[in-house]
Amino acid sequence: MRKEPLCEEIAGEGCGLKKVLNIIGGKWKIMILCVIDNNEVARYGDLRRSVYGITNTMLAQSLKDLETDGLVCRTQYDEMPVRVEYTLTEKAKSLIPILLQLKKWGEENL
Amino acid sequence: MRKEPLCEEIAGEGCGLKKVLNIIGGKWKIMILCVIDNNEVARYGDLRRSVYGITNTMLAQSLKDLETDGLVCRTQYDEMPVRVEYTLTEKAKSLIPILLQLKKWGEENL
DNA sequence: CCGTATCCAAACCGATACTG
DNA sequence: CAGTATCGGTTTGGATACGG
Repeated sequence: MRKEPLCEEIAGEGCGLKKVLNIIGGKWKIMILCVIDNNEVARYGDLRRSVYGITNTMLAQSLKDLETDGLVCRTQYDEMPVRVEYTLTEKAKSLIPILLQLKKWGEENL
Repeated sequence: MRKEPLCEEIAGEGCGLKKVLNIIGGKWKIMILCVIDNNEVARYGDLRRSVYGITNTMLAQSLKDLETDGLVCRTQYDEMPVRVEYTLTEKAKSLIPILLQLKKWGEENL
């Protein structure tokens, strides 16, 4: 009985672990997930104010990435002025418990 | 009863989750941890050969970071020529199960 | 209100050569 | 064998202004 290897391919990008790190890494992604998770739903402006220091460039780009990766859902209401809401997908919600464990580990060990 | 927040401080660097991502992020860190974990102990040259594409610069720097962060232990034997062995610390070993969950999530969802 | 466009700075990463 | 030094490229992030 062998141990389960952390990564099968040392080469890299195919590893599930590497993939996760790629989509939640970077400077702002987890903060954004965090704010949406705490509030259930967040508008662009909410995120802009809540994620301290973020610029339009990075917020827009990060949200687009997260949407592409299936972690957040964007809903646009064509009112005047327009309103856009962001929520977590089920996929993202299933990731949260693991992130909480990681967070706990970080608090205890770093 | 409130939900546990993913991050307490939106500002950032104090969050346990952010800290973990900072120390295992980057291009090579998890590969290195992976190789050491799979082999129990690894020499510099083993890592050099196993982590496909890594250069001396990055390997040496990554190992130094990991040692500073308390994830790997460096042992030097002053033979001729010198031999250096890297192992995971207990701290790092306690992180592995969480990383495996993350990896599993990545494989199922990405 | 919710973004995009452009341009610039900094961080990160890599190739090559060299050392104890 | 196990690294360090230097330099240059690439990628990432930020400031500011503007557009639907």
